[in-house]
Amino acid sequence: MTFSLVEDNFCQVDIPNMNLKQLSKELNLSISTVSKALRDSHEISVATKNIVIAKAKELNYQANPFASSLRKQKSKTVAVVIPEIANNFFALAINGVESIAQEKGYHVLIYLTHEDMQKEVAITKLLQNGRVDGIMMSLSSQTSNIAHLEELKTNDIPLVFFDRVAEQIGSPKVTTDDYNSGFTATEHLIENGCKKIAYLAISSNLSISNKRMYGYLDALKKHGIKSDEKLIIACNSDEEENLALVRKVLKRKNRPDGIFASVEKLALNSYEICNELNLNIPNDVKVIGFSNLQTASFLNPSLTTITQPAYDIGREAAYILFKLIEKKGFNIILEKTVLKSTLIARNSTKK
Amino acid sequence: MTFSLVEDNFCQVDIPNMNLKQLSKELNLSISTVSKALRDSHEISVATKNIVIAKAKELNYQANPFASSLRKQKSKTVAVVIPEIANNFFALAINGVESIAQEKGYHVLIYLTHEDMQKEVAITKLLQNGRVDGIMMSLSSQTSNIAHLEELKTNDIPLVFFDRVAEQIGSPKVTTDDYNSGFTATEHLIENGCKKIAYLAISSNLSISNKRMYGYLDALKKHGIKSDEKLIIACNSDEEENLALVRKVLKRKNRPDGIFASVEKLALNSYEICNELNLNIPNDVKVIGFSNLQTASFLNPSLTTITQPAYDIGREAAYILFKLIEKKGFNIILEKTVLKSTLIARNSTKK
DNA sequence: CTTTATTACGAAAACGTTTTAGTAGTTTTT
DNA sequence: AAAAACTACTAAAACGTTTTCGTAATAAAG
Repeated sequence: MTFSLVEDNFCQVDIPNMNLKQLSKELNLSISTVSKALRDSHEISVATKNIVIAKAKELNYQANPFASSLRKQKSKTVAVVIPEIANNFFALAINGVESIAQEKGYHVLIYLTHEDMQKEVAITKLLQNGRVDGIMMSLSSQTSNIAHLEELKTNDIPLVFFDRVAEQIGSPKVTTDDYNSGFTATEHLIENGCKKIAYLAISSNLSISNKRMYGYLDALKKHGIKSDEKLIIACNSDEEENLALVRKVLKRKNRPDGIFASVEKLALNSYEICNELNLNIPNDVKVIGFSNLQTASFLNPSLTTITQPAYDIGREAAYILFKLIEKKGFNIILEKTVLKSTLIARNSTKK
Repeated sequence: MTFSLVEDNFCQVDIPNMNLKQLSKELNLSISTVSKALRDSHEISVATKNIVIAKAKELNYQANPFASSLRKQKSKTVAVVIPEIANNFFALAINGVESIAQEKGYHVLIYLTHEDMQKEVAITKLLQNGRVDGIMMSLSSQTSNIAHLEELKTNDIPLVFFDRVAEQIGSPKVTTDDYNSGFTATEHLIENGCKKIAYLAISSNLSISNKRMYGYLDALKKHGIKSDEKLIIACNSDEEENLALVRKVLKRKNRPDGIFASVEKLALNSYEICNELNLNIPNDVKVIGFSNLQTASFLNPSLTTITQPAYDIGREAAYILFKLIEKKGFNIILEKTVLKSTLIARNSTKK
């Protein structure tokens, strides 16, 4: 033939990716031998292994992840499903997850629900097809129905909840001591002179919001303060609505002298409205909030926070998930892991 | 047979995942017909398509992503490689990326370099094997050598830089108008009375840091202020060291009356040291900084910022990356996209 | 009424691994 | 010295798709 009926390497643009077939050809060994050598199988002699490994490095061979995943039925990938990411708590949690994942050689997919249950459902459906070996999840505040989560369980997909957990689902959960934190936060306000404390709740669907509220209520009771339904403000994920709610409560003639914000955003909303209404924090109203703001101490006034160990929560959730993935099938871990938050008193609650 | 010599569905624990083979058996159709029907091929009659689609939905069939990816040589996945995530800028950028990815049905992998060039190199090596269809990247401040990035180009992996770009690599870049912003920020300080302005640089490796600095230098020149090498502080990624550097410069007898922080963290470091040294912002020293803090206006004093359109940067980078992925091969886009940052004047620079 | 297109489907190859099931040849056991 | 057990390798099946190619049956064209 005159036209050199090319093997394959005719195309200049697409450099043919190195694969086992090519590599084994170079080495005059079978594909299976090369594969086993690279996976350090005992069936292969040390001498051969070394030759194979050297050649693989030389030719920059990397196993095709999809072929591997397809054959092994493992993806070496986990998903983190969270409501939002522009939020210090979740960003830090991801940091924690990533630290463990990197250590274990896993890849991390991120999915955002934007507090929308429909998106959460769609995402969980997406993750049923084996794309990930496991899921870490923090619920959307809109999630009222948990059928989609039960489906994950049914399909035997390792699942760990963190912070915003689904109590009804029998999966490991990593949270903080929300009841205690709610109690402590409220008591802190009381001790600093508050008599009428408003609780800014984030969603009645979320157990963390409820637990924090129960802590709040019990602290009131302990100190002989009657709880007032009008001081429990059901906020949601709409910024404007929340601002309106806070504005409304702070405009009452009988306005609260303390605010306990169940999440960071609501604490900041309170600051904004106090500013707007010319209310002085902490003289007119004291504010405490759950928060992972790095800037809490630079705020005007510095914000008293309940700070969650977000990084550790992420690490712990990842740690448990990997245990679950590796021991899949039996030994189902149903532990609840509870980490402690810390109250950091600053000027926003000063007497 | 009495014992119903089971097909396969004997195992109770592992529900055999629905796949094309099973689905086609249920339908009495061939695998290829079913596959084509689901991909809406013109080779299949509408009637058959409908039957197949209905059955697929009924049996909750989802294509195995690894088999698909292996066959199609596409992963429907992109990677975002960034220095850190507990940072409003990057968190917002991811938000932008995710919005486009979700729209396009892509999955988003996150990798953190923690400002460590070695990790960045390791990650880029990892991504050479086809796991992702493309990469969005913001360089680590330690990245002095770009061989690993050139390797990505050589291997023809679609790559888009954002914010912290590698000027030397011929890939699309999405940035803000850093020179102008540096100029404007500096001029703002000058107009508010500053004569000795310190520039807190983040890394001489990063073009954004340098461009911001050139803007700073030219603004000084325009206003007849001699630049002073001692006022250009080379910070890095070590928090303690940075604090020490800022402390040192603010303790000089001839201390600056203005600080221009090239990144958010350095602005906060300045606040911290001013606090420590009992220096009043803005009376003793004015501070301006690049920042995406939601709390900038609640700080004490509120912080004048150069705010980057982080969300849009993420969206734009993703948009370009997907264009690149879809038109791979020819039509190589080499555009530089420059979005505008905005200066938001607050109290930290008040005259 | 043949010939050619078109329609609607199926068989089989391919994607690149991993793993099971051999198999020569050597070593150990009885 | 024969049987058993290793050792070090290979062939081939499997993972679940997508796609190329082939082919009956029908429709259109000559």
